[in-house]
Amino acid sequence: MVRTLYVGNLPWGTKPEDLTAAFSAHGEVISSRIITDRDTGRSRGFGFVEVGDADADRIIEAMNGAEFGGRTLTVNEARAREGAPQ
DNA sequence: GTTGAGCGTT
Repeated sequence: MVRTLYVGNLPWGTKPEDLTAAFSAHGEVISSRIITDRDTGRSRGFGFVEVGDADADRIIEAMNGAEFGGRTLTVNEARAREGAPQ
């Protein structure tokens, strides 16, 4: 099982590997992704991290409000992108 | 070469 986490308030230069490194310290990270602008390709300052279901809660509690790259992260469970609930 | 609340492509 995998849960997707929304990660906001990221520094502009944050890379997916940076998120993986930070989040994997508190639980199992499946994958991570930084959302970039469709036109310019620049970072939008937020991203998503897929984590193990068992660790999702702990990771959110640990990373939400935590400092990352000089900014305070906003971490929460992501909204469903697919119209169908699981 | 910039910006700062938010919820993403196949």
